[in-house]
Amino acid sequence: MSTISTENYLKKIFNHNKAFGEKINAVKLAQELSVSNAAISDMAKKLSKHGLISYEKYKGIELTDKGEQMALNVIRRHRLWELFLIKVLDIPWSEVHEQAEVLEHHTSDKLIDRIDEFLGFPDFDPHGHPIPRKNGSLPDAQNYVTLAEAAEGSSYELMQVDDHEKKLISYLTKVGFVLNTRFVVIDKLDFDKSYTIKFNDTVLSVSQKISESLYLQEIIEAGEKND
Amino acid sequence: MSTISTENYLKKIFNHNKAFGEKINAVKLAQELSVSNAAISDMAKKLSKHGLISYEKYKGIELTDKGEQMALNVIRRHRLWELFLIKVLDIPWSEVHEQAEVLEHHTSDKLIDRIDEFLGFPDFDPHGHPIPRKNGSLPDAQNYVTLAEAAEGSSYELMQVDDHEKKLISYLTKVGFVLNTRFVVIDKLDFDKSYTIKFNDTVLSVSQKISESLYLQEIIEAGEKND
DNA sequence: ATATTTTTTTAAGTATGCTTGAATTCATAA
DNA sequence: TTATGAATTCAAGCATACTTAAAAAAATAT
Ligand SMILES: [Mn+2]
Ligand SMILES: [Mn+2]
Ligand SMILES: [Mn+2]
Ligand SMILES: [Mn+2]
Repeated sequence: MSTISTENYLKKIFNHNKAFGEKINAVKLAQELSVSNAAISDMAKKLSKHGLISYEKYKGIELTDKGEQMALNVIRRHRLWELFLIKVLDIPWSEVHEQAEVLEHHTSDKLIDRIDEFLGFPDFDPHGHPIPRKNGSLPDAQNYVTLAEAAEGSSYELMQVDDHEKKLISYLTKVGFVLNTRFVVIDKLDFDKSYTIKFNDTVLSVSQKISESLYLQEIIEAGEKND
Repeated sequence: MSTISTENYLKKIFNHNKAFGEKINAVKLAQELSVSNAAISDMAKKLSKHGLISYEKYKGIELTDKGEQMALNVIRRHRLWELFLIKVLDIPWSEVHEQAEVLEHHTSDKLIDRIDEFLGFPDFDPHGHPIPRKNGSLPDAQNYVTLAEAAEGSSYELMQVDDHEKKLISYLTKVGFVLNTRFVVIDKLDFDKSYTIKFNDTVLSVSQKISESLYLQEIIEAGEKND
């Protein structure tokens, strides 16, 4: 009971729960996976039978412990591949996600552990997401804020970007706004809720839409009070 | 029309033709792929329809140019992965084949070309097999002899080993008889057709069965006549 | 030439994972 | 409380890739 499809279902269920703190609705899951509601109905039955999810209809779908372990394993393979592809093979930042989306389903434990070791047991992937460890634990990710919530005049570091936004990541690469870049919020335009930020010698205008996909950590200068 | 199954069919058809210089018989193909004759019948129809093979019944199956290009591509991916896994990730010699058997079907052109470049556009895989180039051409492999055909007293270099013989390769690794090892044939025992060979400081007895899986190139010492 | 054996194909069935459209079940708003 | 709409499931069908058993076709042996 570990096929490409089931692995993708488990991953989506897990990620939704992680992002929103609640079980995912069957209709939502169908939309997210681009399949029909009937397909969800079918698959939910299979996953339940195998003890991977618990599903109360009209309530939502949740992973069991067993299902969560499987999901974490897929995510581990995904994120380790992403990091390996960009670090070792120099695959562009914007492309690693879609390559990993395939490889995550075709990698033995032995191979992924070698990749993990080769990379020095990293904690974060190229988009700033935590990489589940072999034992299933997750490095803690801070509570980031999005640029849309940032304060004028403050300094931030870019900590995380949505990995599935290929076009956005191409753009960020092009303008040099990569992960771990430190910048200052120069201006927040009320008119269109866009931001003007400055990093290195670049001044960049960031639309509201983009600002919602950039996850930041505020940089507290030495000597400044935090609170 | 490029699924895991079809890729495996094409590969087998190609390899048989390469090894024996003749089209493969449908029954033989069934045995090689561990499927029923009925499955071959089905698949042969599909592959023919897509112009990948030409099949005259009771005569045998042959790749078309298009089919051969596809086969070469799969083999390219397979052999590049093998080399990458052993060189970069230090996966044991005896295990790279089975890992590559999976990855060969899940690797984009972009990724395999990066791997090729990373390895410096190599000509041979870890078992001494030629790696098809991006353009479909094959580096020439010499006409090797097997140890079973070797002459007492002569010197040879181990040039190629059957990649699917996992146990054999484990054994060769254990005793240190790896690819490109140079050795002398000390003795050939008529009794069981076994060989005694010497390389570095090791004297090894090689059974007849093993001797047939080791492909060699004779080493002509400087000053010796060839013929 | 005929019989036997081998090769090949057909037919029906299984499993996964989808689809669409029609039923059904449930939640909720009037 | 009942009507409406949303969520869910059922039924039938499709595609891939297999299986076994039986039938058919061709090759080979006598
Ligand atoms: Mn990703
Ligand atoms: Mn996936
Ligand atoms: Mn191989
Ligand atoms: Mn394969």
